[in-house]
Amino acid sequence: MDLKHYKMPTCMVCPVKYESVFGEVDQTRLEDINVSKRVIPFKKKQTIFQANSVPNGLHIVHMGKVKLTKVNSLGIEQIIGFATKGDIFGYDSMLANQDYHITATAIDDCIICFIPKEKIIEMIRADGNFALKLFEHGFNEFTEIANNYSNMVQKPLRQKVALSLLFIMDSFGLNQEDVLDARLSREEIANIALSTTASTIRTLSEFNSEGLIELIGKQIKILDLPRLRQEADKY
Amino acid sequence: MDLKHYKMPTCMVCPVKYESVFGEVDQTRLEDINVSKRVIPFKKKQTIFQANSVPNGLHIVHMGKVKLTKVNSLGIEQIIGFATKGDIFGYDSMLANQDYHITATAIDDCIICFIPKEKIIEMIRADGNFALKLFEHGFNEFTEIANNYSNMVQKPLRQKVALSLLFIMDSFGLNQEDVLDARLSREEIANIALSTTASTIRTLSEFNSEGLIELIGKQIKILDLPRLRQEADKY
DNA sequence: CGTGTGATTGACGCCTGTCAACGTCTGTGG
DNA sequence: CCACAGACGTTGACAGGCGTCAATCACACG
Repeated sequence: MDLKHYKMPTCMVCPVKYESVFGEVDQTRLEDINVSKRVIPFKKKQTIFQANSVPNGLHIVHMGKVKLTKVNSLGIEQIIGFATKGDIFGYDSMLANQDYHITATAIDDCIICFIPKEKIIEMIRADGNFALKLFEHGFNEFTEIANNYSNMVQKPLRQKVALSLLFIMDSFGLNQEDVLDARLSREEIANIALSTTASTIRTLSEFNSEGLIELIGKQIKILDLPRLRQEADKY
Repeated sequence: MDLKHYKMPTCMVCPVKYESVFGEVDQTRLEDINVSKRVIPFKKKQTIFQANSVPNGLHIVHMGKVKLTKVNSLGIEQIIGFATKGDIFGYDSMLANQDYHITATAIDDCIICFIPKEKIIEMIRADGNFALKLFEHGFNEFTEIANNYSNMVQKPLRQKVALSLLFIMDSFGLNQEDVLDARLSREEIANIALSTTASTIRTLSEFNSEGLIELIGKQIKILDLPRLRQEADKY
């Protein structure tokens, strides 16, 4: 992906908006957003925003992948979600008038669109449908995150790792060879499973020798999806 | 608390609204709400709504205490929060157009006010300030729950139990004798700590013999708050 | 080719979940 | 008002899952 020569469309014709909460915004307002928005490229591993900093706008992924993490009070990093094309993130803290409680980091090279807070608030006030759409989106995401935590806690590691693999698959999909289309480190997988690197690797090795997955270097190939799902649902 | 002889005020003069998100709603609309709302009493231990049922309105605690629980896929109950006077609950699923993902249960005898979904949506459309207040409230709560999960996970039991005691204290306060003003069972405390009853009791006994708390029957008296906080923050 | 980062595996020990036995309280019915 | 049953609280014994640490291996990069 050559960001240098990528031609950024205006909001009015941007196809990404149809994958987001901005799909039904009318043209006049889109022109408005187009003027006030900023387009920001981020390199792989760059921080987009940091927990405890002050939010002053909403982020949308135009291109690339973003990881959203929390650091608990022990300093352990937990991955609570990913954002890909069309996903908005970070707006919950903004609308709660709080500092960010998560950190957003680019996984790939990314193009992020940024809409300032005042513009969003103006839209919520002016457009009830937009407000309702934002509620729906926000609270859906909330439910997902809460369910994830709820399910990860108090479960044996095998199950947590299996769930993590399914989560990665849902977020990024598989490529042609059934390989998880994400270059995540083992540590990052452990951060999804809310476990440690060593234990997670051990479990992946087990899955490998049991024929559920195949480890090809850092790549993970899904061999037996039904059994993997079964492992995730166990008990 | 004698619910039979309690005289329910109209919304227009109800003092509880100032402790909720409805404090700044104007009189005309209050009269409107007053007509469409329902006032529902619940007895101790009664279910207010059940996970996986369909939300068709917003609940407000007028009087009493409510516990909000999730049951994970292992069937383990987790307490994710409490609602007391003026707290609204269950609206997130309603606005996400999803089924409830939590169950709400009366801890005490309660009086719950119920405002139908259409009325809330009408208000969000009509009143941008109300919408923004609801966003702020909802996402604040979201952050709290996410932080709670995040902090409970991957921590030693002593810390989780200490955090749970502080959480109960924040939710219900202490009475004159520094005793936690909530009649929660040991099992319920374990459900907050995301642990088991037996292990939680063991830890409470430790705290007891170490002089952090005093166990008086089911009552828990806080003896040394600073050390309890320290225990919760440890490492 | 050397250095550093990440992946893997082994060894070890402890925390905590599980199960069971027993004590305590509460509320109900006779 | 008492007796009993059932729910809840408490404690002990035990096992094993998983976190921790460290050594080694694989690989990328200058």
